Amino acid sequence: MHVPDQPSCRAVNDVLSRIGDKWSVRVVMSLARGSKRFNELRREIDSISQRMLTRTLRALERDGLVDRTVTPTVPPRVDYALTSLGASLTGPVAMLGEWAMDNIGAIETARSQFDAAEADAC
Amino acid sequence: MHVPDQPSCRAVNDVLSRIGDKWSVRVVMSLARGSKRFNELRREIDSISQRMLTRTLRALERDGLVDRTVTPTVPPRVDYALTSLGASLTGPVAMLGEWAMDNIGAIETARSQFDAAEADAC
DNA sequence: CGGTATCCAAAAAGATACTG
DNA sequence: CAGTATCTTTTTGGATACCG
Repeated sequence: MHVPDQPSCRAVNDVLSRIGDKWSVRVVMSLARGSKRFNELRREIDSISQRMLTRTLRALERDGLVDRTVTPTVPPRVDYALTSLGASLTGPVAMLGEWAMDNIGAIETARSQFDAAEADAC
Repeated sequence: MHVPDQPSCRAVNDVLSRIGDKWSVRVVMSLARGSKRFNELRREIDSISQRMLTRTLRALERDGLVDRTVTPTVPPRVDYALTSLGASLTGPVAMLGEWAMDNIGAIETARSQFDAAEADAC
């Protein structure tokens, strides 16, 4: 694998600005396990507010990653599912997830050491 | 590849909170092409402020992704390089970069269509 | 049920000035 | 050169109330 150049850097940044927020990855990964209704997502993604779930879903929908289907019954039913584009994103994100799982320990150790060294200096 | 579970979701989120900010990926990718001095990075990462570069580098250093070497000459020389942990991150991030490059067009098309549909509704 | 609208607090980021 | 300190602006997220 070669090292990314400038334009791909901008693209990565664009993508990360989208999925790097507080909730998008949680939503995408939840939908990767199957399509869900609004309140199903809300229950599954612990502690997300209704407003943020709405906003996150709209943003993902706008970028063509999530598909929103309204069934105009009473009460209304709204289903969310990944598009094929959204599904294709789960691969790279899962890669990052594996890296995160493998290295979260090392990161936390580094943090402790850094903070300890900083505390010593004071 | 299996679909990530809940704990890995938290780890991904942790990592994304770190590298999903406005500048970290730019810095990591720049350093992936070789170690750099502070102002080299600043010139290469267009439009980053001195303050944000400092903060980003400190955060990356704290998490053990970047190594900071001070040579106490006059004027002082400070070199930044990826640690092996930081270097191992470039793999997954490059994956995401490839996905981003491949799909940024589709995303922008989706955005235009979404925005056009929204404008129609108003 | 699945939202919108409004308001508010906190965090992130930029501009600017100064320093060893 | 490589920062720190301070201030201001912008962005983000949460709480609450209301609606079709």
